[in-house]
Amino acid sequence: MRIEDAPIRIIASDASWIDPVAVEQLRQTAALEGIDAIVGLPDLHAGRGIAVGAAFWSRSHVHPHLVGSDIGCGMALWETETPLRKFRLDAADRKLRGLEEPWEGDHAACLAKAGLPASLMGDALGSIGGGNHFAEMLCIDSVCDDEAFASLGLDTARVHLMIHSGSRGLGAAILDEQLARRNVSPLKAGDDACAAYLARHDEAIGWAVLNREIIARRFFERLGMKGRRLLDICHNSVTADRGGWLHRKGAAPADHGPIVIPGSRGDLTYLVRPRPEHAEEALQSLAHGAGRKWSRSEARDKLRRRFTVAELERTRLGSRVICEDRELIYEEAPQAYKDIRQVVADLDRAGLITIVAALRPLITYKTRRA
DNA sequence: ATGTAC
Repeated sequence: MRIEDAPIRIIASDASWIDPVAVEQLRQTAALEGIDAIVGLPDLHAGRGIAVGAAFWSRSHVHPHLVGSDIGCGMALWETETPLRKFRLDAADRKLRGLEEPWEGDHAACLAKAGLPASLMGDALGSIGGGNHFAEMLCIDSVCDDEAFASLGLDTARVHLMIHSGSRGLGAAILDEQLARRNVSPLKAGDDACAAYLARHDEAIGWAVLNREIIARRFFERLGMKGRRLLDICHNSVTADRGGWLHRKGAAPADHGPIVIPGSRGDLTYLVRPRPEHAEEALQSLAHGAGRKWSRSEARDKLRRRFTVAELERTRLGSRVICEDRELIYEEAPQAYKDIRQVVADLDRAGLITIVAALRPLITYKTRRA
């Protein structure tokens, strides 16, 4: 008996370029045991074996490697009390440093308060990490839905803070344990081994949420600011869904209230409200960002010839990028990413979102460490 | 992605 592969739906208009490598990766995962439905979002791009920007639903199994190593990675947004007219870019640039270095605070107390075991201690709590992670100050560029904006209690004059970070070494260790024990073979829902993984997974989620909270606190301390958290969403996770298990690999949830869909570091970020009507067709998932257009090595090769580091430290929107790692600033340049407008337009056209507002970057912090 | 493997 041949068991049919899971159906794959890709939500993207003809105007959106989707890497055939990423589509082939989805086909490979469609043939895995117990995978029943797959959705690719418009930011779909090739990953290391598993496509990023996708959701995988199974009625019977949990696949830790579909979640990946950065369990709990996500985006959080704060509204600060600071009006844009009082925000000084040069001063912020001078004061922001050290967010990639270990946090000197009371890790054990923070973990306990978050209901997490002290055994999850590690130097990384409160630090941004590498890759595409960042902390960014933004202002409101435009409001697209006045009613939705007002209902969130937002103020167009205020500066906002967005954090993209995850569970650092913790999530990686949890996936490594699984791979060492049973390679990529799936866990059968209900088995003790599955419950054990899910318990570890949930701890990594909690750790990642706490990590973003502490990074924001450190950021605010540096700048003498205060803020309230508006949202925190994970785009790498596996959760119980419609009697089965929903794996999100670089996919934002459509069932956790408003979300942010960030562009590249030189582009707008969109605050959107998920629409429930067609959410199930997209496995309750949305794009988590612009998505890569070029691989890291392609970006380095192409952009080193065209731009100096100094040029990439200023963006076309007038914002600044603090990234003293000169390899990373090329890898993460806006040119290496797809057009966020197209990604958001595709979700809008599919009836999956209402665009609430666009946010414009002021300063993006990645690392001071060369 | 990563208290990274080469």
